[in-house]
Amino acid sequence: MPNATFFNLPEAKRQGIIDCAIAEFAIADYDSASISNIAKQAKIAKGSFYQYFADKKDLYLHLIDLATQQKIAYFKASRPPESEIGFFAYLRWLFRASTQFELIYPALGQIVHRAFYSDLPFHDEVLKRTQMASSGYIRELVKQGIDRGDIDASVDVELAVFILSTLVYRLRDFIPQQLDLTPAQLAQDQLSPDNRTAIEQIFGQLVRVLEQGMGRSPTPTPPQSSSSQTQTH
Amino acid sequence: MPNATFFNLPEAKRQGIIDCAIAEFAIADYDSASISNIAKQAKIAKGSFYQYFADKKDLYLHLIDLATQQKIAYFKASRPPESEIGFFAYLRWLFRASTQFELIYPALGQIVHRAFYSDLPFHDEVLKRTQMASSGYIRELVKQGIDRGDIDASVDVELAVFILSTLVYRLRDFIPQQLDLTPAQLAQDQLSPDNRTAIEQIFGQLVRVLEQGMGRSPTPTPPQSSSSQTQTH
DNA sequence: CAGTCATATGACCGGTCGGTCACATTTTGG
DNA sequence: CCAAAATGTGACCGACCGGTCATATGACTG
Repeated sequence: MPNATFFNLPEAKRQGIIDCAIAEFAIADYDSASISNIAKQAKIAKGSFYQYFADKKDLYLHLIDLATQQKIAYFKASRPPESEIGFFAYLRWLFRASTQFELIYPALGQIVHRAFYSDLPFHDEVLKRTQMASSGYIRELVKQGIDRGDIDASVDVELAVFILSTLVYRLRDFIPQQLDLTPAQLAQDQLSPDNRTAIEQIFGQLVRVLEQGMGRSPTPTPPQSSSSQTQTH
Repeated sequence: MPNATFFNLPEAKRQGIIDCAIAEFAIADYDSASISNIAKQAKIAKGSFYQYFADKKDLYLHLIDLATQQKIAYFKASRPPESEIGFFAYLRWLFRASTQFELIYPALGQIVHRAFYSDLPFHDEVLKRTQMASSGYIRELVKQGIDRGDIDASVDVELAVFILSTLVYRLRDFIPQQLDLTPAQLAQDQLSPDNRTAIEQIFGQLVRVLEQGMGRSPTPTPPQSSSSQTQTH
């Protein structure tokens, strides 16, 4: 955790440092990110930086905390629908909110992504701080969905969590690619109505595929799909 | 491309250098990976390294090439089923072969992954060398699947490619997690029969979800799913 | 044997890194 | 108003980086 001195800093200065740090860790992984560069960009002396933060790791973990806090806050502010609306409608909201967050705060998304999928010396420590917030959240949703009968009970919870959390996260890459925009453009510009509807169509199709794939099927038991007979190599 | 000198090296020495390089680029991103360390691990002088490779980028692009070649070779050697078998059965083979590759050569997988999802100075150059081999391959499969009527024609090709290539890749993380093994253990040990069947069940469930979700549905048109009505925020 | 040429080597270069510290400056409060 | 405490600063440290190069070593040719 940053020093008390840091939190007593004028709001603008403190936020400036954090912004520069976020930008740096978004474009470089933990080892490559440069404290010297952060200090230069934030227009503070390097010595000052080390009066706020014990070391590089201290700053990094603080950024991870900030990112998860910010994501949770954003989700709460996005007015999640009542869970009575049903699992897949809720899921659609989740896709939308998550994508919006990733587009508004692409750097935070990038940092969290890197925290998950690259090998830090203290990888475990980071996972503890972020795990609950993402896949744990989706896991609860899935369990509810099964209890309510929205999701077919034969679907393994962990598999469903895997599919959903993977897709939720990867929309961040897919949507800019489909809209022929760089993520940066998408983040800055206001979305044109055309793009908005295009994005909604993606959400719609994705939810439809998932609902057909995992939803409680009207026909009671199609026990074995035509192609899932075990085939060893 | 490495120098001719490099290719004239004794097989063992050349492969040793490549192995060390792969290990290094697997645990560190492009900037952090250290040529000095590769030379040290491979027990050659740094000067020798620079007689084989023009620079760091030269080595890196060579590794990318090797990785894609190796993956293609592995797939061909895995005896792909006839495409007449149907899209989803083929998909199951693809899941299996891809997961096996990732578990046998985790470092190569890691390097390619990083090439895709982190920001190199020459990101475009890398994508050109790998694009065809992964999502391009899946895209062709999807198109065939639609033509044959295995996949519902209302499913957007790019969305299907997105879903499939994302899941194919992420199985690499999901399966070790489900089996409570580290990827390293999974890569080294022979799989127990229990684990084998567990993995096959994962493939089976995954294919089933996808087949129900994207497959040509027996009912002609369920035009609007219960939850996909557009809901703006 | 000598001479030539490809290859191997590690000291060395300029630069950047994370982190420190003696000192300058500002803020505090009695 | 001044001393003491808090905060700001950038030169400096040892380590390591990618890359170079003069030189050493060995292998081929005549």
